[in-house]
Amino acid sequence: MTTTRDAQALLVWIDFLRTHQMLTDLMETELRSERGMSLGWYGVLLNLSAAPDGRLRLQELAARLIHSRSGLTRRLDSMEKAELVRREPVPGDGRGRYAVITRQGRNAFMRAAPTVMRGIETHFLARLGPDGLRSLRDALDRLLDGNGDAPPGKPDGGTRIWT
Amino acid sequence: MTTTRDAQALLVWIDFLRTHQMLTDLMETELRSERGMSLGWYGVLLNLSAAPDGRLRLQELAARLIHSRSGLTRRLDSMEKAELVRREPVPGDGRGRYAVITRQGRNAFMRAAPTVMRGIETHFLARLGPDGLRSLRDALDRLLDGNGDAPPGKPDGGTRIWT
DNA sequence: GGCCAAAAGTTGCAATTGCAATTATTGCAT
DNA sequence: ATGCAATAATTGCAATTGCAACTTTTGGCC
Repeated sequence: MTTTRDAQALLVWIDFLRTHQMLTDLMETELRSERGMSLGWYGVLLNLSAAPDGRLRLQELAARLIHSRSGLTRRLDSMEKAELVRREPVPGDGRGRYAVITRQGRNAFMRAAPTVMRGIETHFLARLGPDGLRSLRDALDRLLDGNGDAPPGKPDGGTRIWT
Repeated sequence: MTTTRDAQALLVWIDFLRTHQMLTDLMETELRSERGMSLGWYGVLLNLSAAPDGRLRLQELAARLIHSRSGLTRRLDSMEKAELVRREPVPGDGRGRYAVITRQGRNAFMRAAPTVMRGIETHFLARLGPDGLRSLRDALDRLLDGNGDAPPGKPDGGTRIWT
């Protein structure tokens, strides 16, 4: 049985999907045209540059991103070819590898960051306004609450931070 | 220069991405495991079943979905093979085609709808609560406002309604 | 009537993605 | 010390996606 509130929730859900699509399209297009970089690459650089020593185990990195491990492997392949990242063995553990951001990677990140931040300002912050930002944070907190991690039964859990 | 509000906005933006990922993963997984249907197919069936006479020009349908035209063509190919949809010529216009939902398509939709609605209830509505739903609607309205359609310069504009 | 730009769909192609299987390594239990 | 399950990362493969090019049809314009 479909109550009025259910119907409302469906509409909001659809708006949620539309909004996400609109915003990510905008940001991706801008970043790609201005800096020739995808949001995916940006996410890797963001996480690595914030990590101590600019390095993260692949597993840790994957946990912060929204990708499966296989996806990360291939993304790092191309980023390594572009010399934004390099892989290094982990001293104590022969299985693991570090992804390390290179100097060029940091430069690329610093050049890209203003574009992304400007996008967030214009498309996100400016439209929301202080009240909207509060509203959104409130709602997202509720949604993430109690499920901050991946749903059970999914391949790899973790705290996802970027596309 | 990065202000405090900018930094906050970045965090909220990241939460927004994470939330979207978490919710769509949940819904997709549930729908697929319980009904063997993707959210993409569901979107097509939802739109067609709501349309007068259960039919929509491909262009109209594409405009309501979040896909490019080519994506829709191939999705309809597979749905047509599953006999959930069929294509028909448009009387007055030899270029156009209708996508028409079949009886089996309506049945599949009716079976799938409860799963989707339950997902929206449990993962979305229940967590948000009345206040959270209000907050979210408020925020999304602000974000969509003034950009209800596709960004300029993108391939196909339109009112997107589903993945 | 004939021409040509625009519109509707489809298809070729390349890139991205995820799942499952594979390889290499580790650490525990015997 | 040996065997074996668990962990880390990669690779094979198939599905999905978007862009650009292409085909067909339309409709205006001369």
